[in-house]
Amino acid sequence: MLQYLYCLHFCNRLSLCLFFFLPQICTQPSITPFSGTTSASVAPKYVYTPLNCLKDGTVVNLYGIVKFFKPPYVSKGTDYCSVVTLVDQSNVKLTCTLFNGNLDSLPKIYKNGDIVRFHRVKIREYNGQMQGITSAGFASLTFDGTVGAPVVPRASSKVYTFIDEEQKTVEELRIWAASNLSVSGPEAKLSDVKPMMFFDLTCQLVGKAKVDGSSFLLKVWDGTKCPYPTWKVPVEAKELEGDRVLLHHLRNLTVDVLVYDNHVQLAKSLKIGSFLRIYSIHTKQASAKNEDISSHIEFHLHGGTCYGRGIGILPENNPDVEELKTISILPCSAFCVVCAPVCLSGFVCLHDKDVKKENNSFLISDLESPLQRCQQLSATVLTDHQDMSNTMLKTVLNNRAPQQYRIRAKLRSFKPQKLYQSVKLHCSKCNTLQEVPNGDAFDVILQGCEATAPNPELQSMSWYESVMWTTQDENRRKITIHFVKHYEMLQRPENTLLMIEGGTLKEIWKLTRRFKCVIPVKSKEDDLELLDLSAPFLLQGNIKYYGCKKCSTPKSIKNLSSLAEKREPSWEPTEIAQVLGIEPLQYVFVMKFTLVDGTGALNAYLFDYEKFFQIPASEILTNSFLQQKMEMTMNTLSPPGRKLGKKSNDSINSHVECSDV
DNA sequence: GATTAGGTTTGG
Repeated sequence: MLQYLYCLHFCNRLSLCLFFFLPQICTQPSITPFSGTTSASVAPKYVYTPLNCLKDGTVVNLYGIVKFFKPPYVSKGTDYCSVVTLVDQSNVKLTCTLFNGNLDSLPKIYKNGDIVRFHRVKIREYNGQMQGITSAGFASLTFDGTVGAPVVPRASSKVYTFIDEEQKTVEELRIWAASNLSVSGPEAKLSDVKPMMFFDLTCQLVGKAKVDGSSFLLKVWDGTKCPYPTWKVPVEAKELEGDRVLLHHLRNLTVDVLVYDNHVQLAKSLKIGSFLRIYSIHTKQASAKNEDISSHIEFHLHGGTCYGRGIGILPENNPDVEELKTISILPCSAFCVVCAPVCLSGFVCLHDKDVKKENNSFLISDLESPLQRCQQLSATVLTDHQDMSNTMLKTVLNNRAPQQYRIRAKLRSFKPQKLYQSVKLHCSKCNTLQEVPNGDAFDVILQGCEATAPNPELQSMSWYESVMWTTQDENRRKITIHFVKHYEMLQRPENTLLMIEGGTLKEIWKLTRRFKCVIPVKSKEDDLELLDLSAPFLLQGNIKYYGCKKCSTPKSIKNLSSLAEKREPSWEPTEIAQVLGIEPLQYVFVMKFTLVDGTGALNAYLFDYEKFFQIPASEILTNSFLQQKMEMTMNTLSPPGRKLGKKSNDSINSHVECSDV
């Protein structure tokens, strides 16, 4: 529980009242932090030793900036090993050699410049220099070293203490590092590689294959294209793991990285689709033995761990991963590559779709199940329909439907002009479309709930643990949070589903930043229940999930416990909807395009969940970056001089709902 | 219960 409340605290201090509430909870003796003593009121005050004051044979606690590190690798003994060199304001360096049999217990360092807090490091003298080494109970926290970034620890243990004062320590180290250290790493994108270099690559794993006993192949991609021809490592087809369709689509974008020796074991264990940082990859120009064969670039991760050579697994919420995901779904190339600037060949080429004739109009629908995002990479997809020749609109109009065409036309106009109006909610059961409720409507429903007092008898049941408090402002609101447990234990916040009673819109959004799922509920006599279905039944990340009022038959909230009992609850919105008896509504783009090519005018209706703009419709209302992308796409498609009226008023940016909360 | 590695690249 303590951990949860700290997390709430990290989540930008949910509210002052919750902040004040924190010490009260900490005094409950049953909740004992592993690293602390019996209660937070007498929490141990950890003392941190500056790096210039270390003495041989002592065990100390340290703070430092990562100057160098080797991501955890399999040692020749029984453990994983990670070597980390720290520096602090004293400008003294300390190299620590850390061992643990459990990968997760080593610091989660992703780049130089990260800030770490080590507890219980043993100091020894080695070769005339101080050296740090793991001692019993070693624990670490790692923080992003970027000035101004949220101070959110990546912990190596489930329970830890982190007090307000320490946030300041982290911020001070960040500021000191910013002006005193240059930690620019050798990062590069595939689009920037040169024939002879060592660099760190942040990428996604698309395929992998055994090559021989001492080497292993990773097929990776980082959303950009290497400007040189790259080598393809020959492997037996049966050894290649990964989605065949995806591997084929991305065949000109993925690069083959051959990893050797000590890296093979880790490489084998990597999951397809995971995000990686491969440290100190070596690019090598293949010697052109035969002049007929143009030389290509090879990517090697040599054996050994010099210069931090190795492979790190990045979590989905890593900022560089977030960036990678965004870059990878840039839509523009789909429209520009083949027939820029205003040709719509991408329009038809991008999807295999049914074209139905209705009153001289064509419905362009995309009702396939959503594909993995990386599968939507645009540039390669266009090649798939090159066997189809273009058809004039006159011919399309005169022919019977349904038929598939590839057309080349200008976009004369489109509706709606206010792009945010193109986002609707669709029920696939009753096939109705409805407007996305705005945030105010949700707020009104939440305010309506304030009158319903939380029922004390519904607190802390077998499958959830509850905390309740009263706000300190004049409203004296009662807020209750029910944390759903997993095997009678609380999970990490990022995996936790919680239910909230009495929170405001703002408080709920803040919780969604830190916790996996938030379900607004209210107390009934003998059970908690969902709010009116005009409100979202679930919030996850930036997305509000709504249910169809007509097709849903809400079931008891207790059914959530069946999902919590799964080995690893995934908390998929569709599963949650199912157990709660909700028919989920899907976000969809609905637009009308009028296309002309000199032989006729054709209305084409777009009905698309995410493929056309390569943007999920569910994310567009809360992500200003994606909104800009969508606008750029429409600007590309729409002829110059006929753009969307006055930009700031008409554009989708005017409909930012909660991205800044 | 000790050991692992102890920063500094390039081969396949």
